[in-house]
Amino acid sequence: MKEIIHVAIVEDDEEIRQVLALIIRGTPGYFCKHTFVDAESAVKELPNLYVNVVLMDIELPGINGIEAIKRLKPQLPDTDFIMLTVKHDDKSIFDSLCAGASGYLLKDTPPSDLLRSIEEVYKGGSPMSTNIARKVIFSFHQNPSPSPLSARETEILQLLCEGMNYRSIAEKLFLSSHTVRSHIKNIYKKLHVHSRAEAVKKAINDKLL
Amino acid sequence: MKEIIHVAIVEDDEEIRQVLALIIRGTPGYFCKHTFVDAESAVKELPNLYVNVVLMDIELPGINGIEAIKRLKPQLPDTDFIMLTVKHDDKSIFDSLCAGASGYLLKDTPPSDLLRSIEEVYKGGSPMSTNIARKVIFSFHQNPSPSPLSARETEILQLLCEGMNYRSIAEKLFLSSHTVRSHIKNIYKKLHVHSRAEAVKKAINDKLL
DNA sequence: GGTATTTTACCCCAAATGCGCGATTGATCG
DNA sequence: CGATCAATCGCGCATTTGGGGTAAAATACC
Repeated sequence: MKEIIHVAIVEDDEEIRQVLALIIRGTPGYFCKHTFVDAESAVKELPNLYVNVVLMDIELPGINGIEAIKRLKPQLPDTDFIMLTVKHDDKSIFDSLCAGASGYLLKDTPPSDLLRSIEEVYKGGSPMSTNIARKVIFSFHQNPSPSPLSARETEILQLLCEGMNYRSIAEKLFLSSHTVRSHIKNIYKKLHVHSRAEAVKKAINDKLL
Repeated sequence: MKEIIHVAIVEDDEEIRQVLALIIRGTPGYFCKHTFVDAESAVKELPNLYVNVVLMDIELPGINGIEAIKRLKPQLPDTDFIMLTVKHDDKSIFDSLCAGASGYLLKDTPPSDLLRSIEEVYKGGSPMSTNIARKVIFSFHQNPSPSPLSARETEILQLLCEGMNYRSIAEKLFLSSHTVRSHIKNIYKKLHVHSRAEAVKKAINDKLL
């Protein structure tokens, strides 16, 4: 049996909103009772409604779609949000995903794909426009930025990141604490930092951990 | 005009390899000259061949597919690797992506989808099985783990992560260094850490930055 | 075989850090 | 109105850290 998917739309452009609603309402298996012209009203009302999938624009008057998801998702963990926007800059994409969006489509997505995406997200998938998917995947690729550190130094940096002090590291590696200090001094030099805090930050952000 | 996509296969199972090759060879626009039964031979020979897309199994005799990509990708930045595997655990997925894979398909992917995915990745997309996409997207969702820190403490933690010391922070925020110390002591208590290094690590890993 | 680089080790010292203990002011809350 | 908590400021002290050197082995590299 095929359940009906309840869809809501948050979109300020009158025409787009109407068209989207028409497409969804005109397709068997889909249901679109609620549409919103801004994030405020959506944030206020959605928690009281039963909706499976929300199509969310980003650029909205007042608070934007990303902020709206940030507020709604914690209250509606079982509702899936699909961004439907013209924005395809990295910040919009990753901020949306971090906020809790489960999909990201560009507004040039043809209606058939849109409907398929709604079904897909409802079934536990994560529809994305191809270019978006590539950006997401690429964010994982760690450029092999050749570490300037030697194996031993890397090892010690790891322990440094664990919050260990000279003495603990020395004991763990069966070294003199003097040696550990030497290594750490070299690490600082090579990473151009002057404290544990900076070293830890650089270690985590840049590379190996 | 439609270019021909050169595909290579790395797969130890005789039958699967043959079937994949047949599918690709039997489709106009696709070309499959090279197949490999293990990662070693692929790592050795691929750099000397012209290949657009590589279908890579993970479980292979000797070194695995993830390790193979790690070694090949730096030499072949313009070649796209698609994982084609039965493994769908988080570690396999994320390790693959980090190693440089541009797509991730499960072996139950039907031939038509596989062919489409090859074309998609060649055109700059990132094909993924729906469940895989969801896991990838979910990895971005930051649980709103309510920060136990006050606004001021958060502010100071930020500066701490920049590598600033008490005095610098104090000057920047027009505070007494004693005050800064107090805040930091509270931060440590709340985060259950005992040093800057641990605090920085927790701050970056857990949440706000 | 000679030259880096890595790894090991040590010294001195000023500054920074972590910790314990206390205190005042506001704001928030029940 | 009392209680709690955040934010501010303070002191003392033992320990850790970072920066300045130096140098001998071991290893790698050419």
